[in-house]
Amino acid sequence: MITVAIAEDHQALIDGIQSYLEYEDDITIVGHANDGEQLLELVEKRPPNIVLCDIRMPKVDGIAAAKMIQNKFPQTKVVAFTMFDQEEAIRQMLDAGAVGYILKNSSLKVVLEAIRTIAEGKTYFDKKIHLPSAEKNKSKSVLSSREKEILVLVGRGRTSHEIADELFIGKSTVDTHRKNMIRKLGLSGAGELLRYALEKKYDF
Amino acid sequence: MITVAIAEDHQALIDGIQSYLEYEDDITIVGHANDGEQLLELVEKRPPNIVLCDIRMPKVDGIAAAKMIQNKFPQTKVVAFTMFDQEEAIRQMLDAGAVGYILKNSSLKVVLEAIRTIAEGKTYFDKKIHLPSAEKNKSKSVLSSREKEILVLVGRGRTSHEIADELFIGKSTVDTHRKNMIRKLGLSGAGELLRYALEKKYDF
DNA sequence: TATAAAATACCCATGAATGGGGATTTTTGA
DNA sequence: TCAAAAATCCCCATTCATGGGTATTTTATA
Repeated sequence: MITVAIAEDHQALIDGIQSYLEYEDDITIVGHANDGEQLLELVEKRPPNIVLCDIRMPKVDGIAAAKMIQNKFPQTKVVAFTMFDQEEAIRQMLDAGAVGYILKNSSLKVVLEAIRTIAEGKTYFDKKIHLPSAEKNKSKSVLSSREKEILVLVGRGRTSHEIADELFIGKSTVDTHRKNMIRKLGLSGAGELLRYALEKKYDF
Repeated sequence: MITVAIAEDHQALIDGIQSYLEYEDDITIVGHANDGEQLLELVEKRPPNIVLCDIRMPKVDGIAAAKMIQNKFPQTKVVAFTMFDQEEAIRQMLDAGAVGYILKNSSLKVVLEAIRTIAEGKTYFDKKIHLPSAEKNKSKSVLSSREKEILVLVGRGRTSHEIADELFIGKSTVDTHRKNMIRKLGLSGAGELLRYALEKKYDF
């Protein structure tokens, strides 16, 4: 018997999956969560064999949740179940410990197949995704972690002065980070960094 | 027999709904579409009693599709089935001719109930939504159509000068529109109009 | 027809971001 | 250990948006 938990903020989709898997003799849905926090509580209380996990969820996102599950419950396998097909999204979920990746625009037949494959100890990747190559798996983002940190604050509309105050650094340091990001990202012109920050959020 | 079509870009959700409704004797899913264009073709070929229709879809969005269906096939009832719970989204779908509105974070039981209620000639609204009041139904957006036009261009990163050239008006006219929008929207500070333009896209 | 809103346009000043350049210190990884 | 990257910080200049104000003409609607 394969026990499965589902983390997905759309209850309609959870109901649909449950309905679809209802008569599968080897699979039981043991719980579902509408946000990342609930998921962690659910897994803590009763670790399932497999977690089907969205990425964009309230409270704790799928990437963070997968990391925590991997750390505390290595026997529980996380499968990403998401609309995001970008390599970076895939990479981040894999880095977080996911052993599978399925797109929501695939049929539920794919979900069923994934569950069974992963229960055998294998990995499962939706044929529609482009798996990041192994070498690239080692590469880092073009932006440094400090830059990313500042980019988030830029996206929130903070001025350089406000960011400087918040991070206990000089305003000119913030401006330099901005300049470096603009150069690395090949942007140019007023507001383009802000636009990038906003459009790339969850765009991986 | 109630015939139902589903327009939803996530195939997994379509499969789930089909599975859920599979054994309902009075309901038949007669087709599904992964984008607004497909939906219109499907309805043209075989007008169902009810269309379950997402808002954010590729090619033709749910609002536009609902309008077209209402015009050509007034017997076919459109039900919004979406994550958007904002009044403006609801208003636009209602204006487009929808007779129902269901949130994806509700259970599929709600979908079933809605289908049956609407098939009887009534309307159905998810208890979780806040229905726009009738008076407000007449009111317009706080921004004028010209302002909205300029806001779209702001969101694309155009400078006031570029917008002026594009619309054959003076740069100072564009700046005045910017100023008026900022005032009307109660914004303040650098980049806030751009942030608004980007964050409000599909935020209704 | 009269009024209000919308569209058009301008002046001026300031703040913030961007874009050119420079530099030193600290951290990381081969 | 050493070299490169990252983090820190600065100077200067320009552009662009915002924010204060003004005004006239056109359009829409009661």
